[in-house]
Amino acid sequence: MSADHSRIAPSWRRVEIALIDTARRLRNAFDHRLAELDLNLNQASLLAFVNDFGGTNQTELAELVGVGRASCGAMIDQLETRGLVTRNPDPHDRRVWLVGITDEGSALVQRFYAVDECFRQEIRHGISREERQQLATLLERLGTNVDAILQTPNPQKKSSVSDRSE
Amino acid sequence: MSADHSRIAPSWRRVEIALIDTARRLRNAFDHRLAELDLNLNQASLLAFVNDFGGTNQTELAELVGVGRASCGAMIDQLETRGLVTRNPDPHDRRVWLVGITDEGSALVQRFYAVDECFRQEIRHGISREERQQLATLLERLGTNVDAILQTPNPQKKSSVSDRSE
DNA sequence: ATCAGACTGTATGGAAACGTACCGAACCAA
DNA sequence: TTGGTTCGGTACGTTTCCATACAGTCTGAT
Repeated sequence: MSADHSRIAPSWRRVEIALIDTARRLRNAFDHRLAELDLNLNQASLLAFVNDFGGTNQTELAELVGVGRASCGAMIDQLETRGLVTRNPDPHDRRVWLVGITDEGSALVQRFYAVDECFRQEIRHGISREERQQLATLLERLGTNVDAILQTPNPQKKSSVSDRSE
Repeated sequence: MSADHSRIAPSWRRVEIALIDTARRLRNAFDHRLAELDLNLNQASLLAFVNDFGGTNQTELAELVGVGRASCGAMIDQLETRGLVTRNPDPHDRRVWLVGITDEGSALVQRFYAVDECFRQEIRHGISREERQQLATLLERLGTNVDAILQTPNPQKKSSVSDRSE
């Protein structure tokens, strides 16, 4: 798979597409390795955040991991069922759950760190520290531009939402 | 959104995660713009491939776009329903459909190119040609490493076949 | 000619994530 | 207090994709 896409690709296939494609494969590889822990990348990220920051509410967690609130809630359901995190009521706000980590969850995070360390070493083979730094910088700039686009209302969508009875 | 993830992020949040995150937002932004054409990025890619290469079979198309054969078939179903592509029997092999583009599809691809051109200009704001070249190079190397990992049978999954013949 | 194996496209079930709508709680103003 | 607005979490339906299994077809060896 992914034989020589970039080679035979037509003119419109540029860096942006390569970025998306590489990221997809990167995520797949990550999940592949994480399967050993019965976690996917989002779950592992969530777990690590909770481990590092302790009592965090779900909305904040969702933003950190980069998923919607609903998805985040479902993820926490699963992790809670497995006994990796706990939902504790916030004494100051009865709406929110403060998500905390259990001993078992914390132990799993340690294993995750080990897998992550190993994974990154393999991924970074042949890529210097300076290059990674450049990559990070470029990604940040790209992200800024992307956010600018996403905040654009939308050029001109055809189907206008007719009646929003609100 | 995406306020300062990279700033408050714990130690394990590195370039690889930023790459995945940026790619997700990039894809969202792309889809956002493409909504004007009632297409998503995968559909547009597929359409452009068919437009540029003509009669292509579905398996090949799936690999080019980067999705599975089943998903690709479903995508083609939709595009065919909308009259953008056609399925023509291969005279040499009765199993395969040669997917071709219609006039309407071709016209839509032209509009896609216009949107894509505009999009790329915005995305590349503040990023030089050399930097894009660097980015492409780094992504290619990353991709190589990723492929190496994906071809690893799997470190040691619970259901270990315990067959490591390297 | 025939049979096993490989390949193409499709059907199907399930997973993951989204967006919307909703409920209860908090907050803020009068 | 009351009323309106905002916010946190959940429920629901939809979309997209994958993995698997399957039927039809091709290919090559016997």
